[in-house]
Order: sequence, then structure tokens, then C-alpha cells
Amino acid sequence: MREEEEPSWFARWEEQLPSPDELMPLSQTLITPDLALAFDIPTTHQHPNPSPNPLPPVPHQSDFESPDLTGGGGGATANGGDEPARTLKRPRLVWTPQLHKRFVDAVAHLGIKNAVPKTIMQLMSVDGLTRENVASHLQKYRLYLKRMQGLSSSGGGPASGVSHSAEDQLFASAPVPHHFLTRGPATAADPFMSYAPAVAALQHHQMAAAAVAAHQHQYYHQQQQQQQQQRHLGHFGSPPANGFADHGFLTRAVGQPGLHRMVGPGGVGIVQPPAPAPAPPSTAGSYVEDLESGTGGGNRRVLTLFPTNED
DNA sequence: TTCGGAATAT
DNA sequence: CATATTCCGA
Repeated sequence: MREEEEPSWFARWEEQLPSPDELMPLSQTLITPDLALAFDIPTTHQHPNPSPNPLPPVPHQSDFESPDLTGGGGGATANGGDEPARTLKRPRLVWTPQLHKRFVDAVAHLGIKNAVPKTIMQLMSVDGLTRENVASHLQKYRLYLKRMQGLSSSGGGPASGVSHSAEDQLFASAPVPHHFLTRGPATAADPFMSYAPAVAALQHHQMAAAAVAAHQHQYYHQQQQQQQQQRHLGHFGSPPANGFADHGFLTRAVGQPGLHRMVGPGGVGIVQPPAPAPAPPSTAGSYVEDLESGTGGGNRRVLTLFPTNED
């Protein structure tokens, strides 16, 4: 027994791909504008060829706005050569259907009562997502639910004007758990996400999804306490100004059902999947990087992530 | 002090 | 209108 088909694995890569659904780790990589501008994140370069990709050393922040003076004097924080990147404005988060899906799923699993921003955020496991992001969205989502409730039995008089505008589209994308409307705990009835136990852990402490991901085993799971909000932004402005336009995308799905999330510790530690094997040919997962809608022509840096994929 | 939730701002 | 930010109560 030897020699199986080594070369084959590559060819069958796509076919062997597990359910994309499971592999959809929403790996939205959010990099702070500073970081992104300074240098691109060493995301897994899926270069078919063995090209050594020496990750660019720490960048020299391109000045731009001063890091603010959060306490300039004092002399505390004497970090030498560290990229604080704290106090930066991040671009508006765009809630894509996928992201929202994740959100709804999380809420569904948690149950209304436990569905609080922090918990949801943790369960979602989306890097870069902040509690406020979730809180804001949650607020809107609640309004949506409320409205739906009121509408539900009003004598079918949508005449009032049930405007089914495109806005609902986002919400329509995700199934609204019925118990939401009437109140009920989370019934483990979800198509995806099988980390129910994680929920319990969550409630207990902030293990967060990191543990969940790690649960999968394989590769390293760097457990990091994300007590504070981590910062990561998505790839966005990487204008090919000078240098290379480069990658700019993240590779999702790596062969094998393992969630890899890039967690950035307070500093800039992006963990790259060891990926002993080459990266996917990039045929399977696609992603769409929407950036900048610019409908009105402004300087709106909209950070959007996300893949194509449906549900 | 932190978190959640609504109000308010952009 | 969609998010972000702020304010306040627990």
C-alpha cells in the first residue's frame, strides 16, 4: 500500500470540499484602516505556486492622522514600537445577508433572553464585530420583529402600507424564528451551527466562539481572551497605488472542516493557517468585496465583506 | 466598572 | 435609511 494518488487530491479538492455551509466561517477580516493602509494583512496567500510570502514586517504607519493623544503625558505606556492603533474610526459595518444570517442564527440559539449584544457577538464569532455593531443591529432587528408582530394579525389590513421595501430584504434573507415573535427559548432547530454547547459555555464565561472554533481540533487554536474589543478590519482600501494591488481577499474554507478565524490579539498578530497543503485554487469559494458604494459620491468608506453564497 | 437598551446623531 | 454614537438605568 503506498502510493495512493497524490496528485489526485488536488484535483478532487473541490469535490472533496465539505459542505460549504459548514465552511462558511464568515472570515471577514477587518483590519484597521491604519493597518490596512500600512500593509496588507498576510492573509493566506493562495498562490498556487510555492511562492514564499515573507510577510511584510511591521509597517511604518503612514502618518496620517495622529494616533490621538490618549493620555499623552504621563509617560505611561511606553510601548516601544507597537502599533496601538487604538482610537481609530472604523468604517461603517455593512450587514450583509450572510452576516445577518449569522446574527439571526446566533440570536435564535441564544434565545431572546440571552440574546444580548455581547453574547451574540461572541457567538457570531465574527472577527471585527463589536458589541456596538451588534447592539445597533439588534435594535433594528427588534424593531423589525415588533413590526412584524403587529402586522401579523391586524386583520390583514396591510392596506395601511406594509411596505415591503428592499429594506426587508436583508431581514427576509434570514428566517425569523417564530419563537421570536411569540417568545420562547431557543429551540435547537437550526440547519447549521451545531455548537449548541458552546452557548452554555458562553453564558458561563466568555469563552466565546474561539473555543468553539478550537473545538474542531486541528491546526492551532490560539485561544485568546478577547476581553476587550479586538480590532481588525476588512480589507478595503488597498489601492494599487504603488506597489502591488495584491491579494486583498481572504480565503475561506480550507480543506477540512476547521474554522480558522484570524484573531488579532491586542497587537497585530494575525494567525495564519499553517495550511500544510496549498491553498485552494480559488474556485470554490468566491467572495465579493464590495467596497465603496459611492452612490452619492462621497468619501464613504464602507467596509463590506463577504462572499457570495446563498443560503 | 461594564453591559444592555433606547434615544439621538451622522 | 442604515449605522454609529451617546445617554441612562441596572
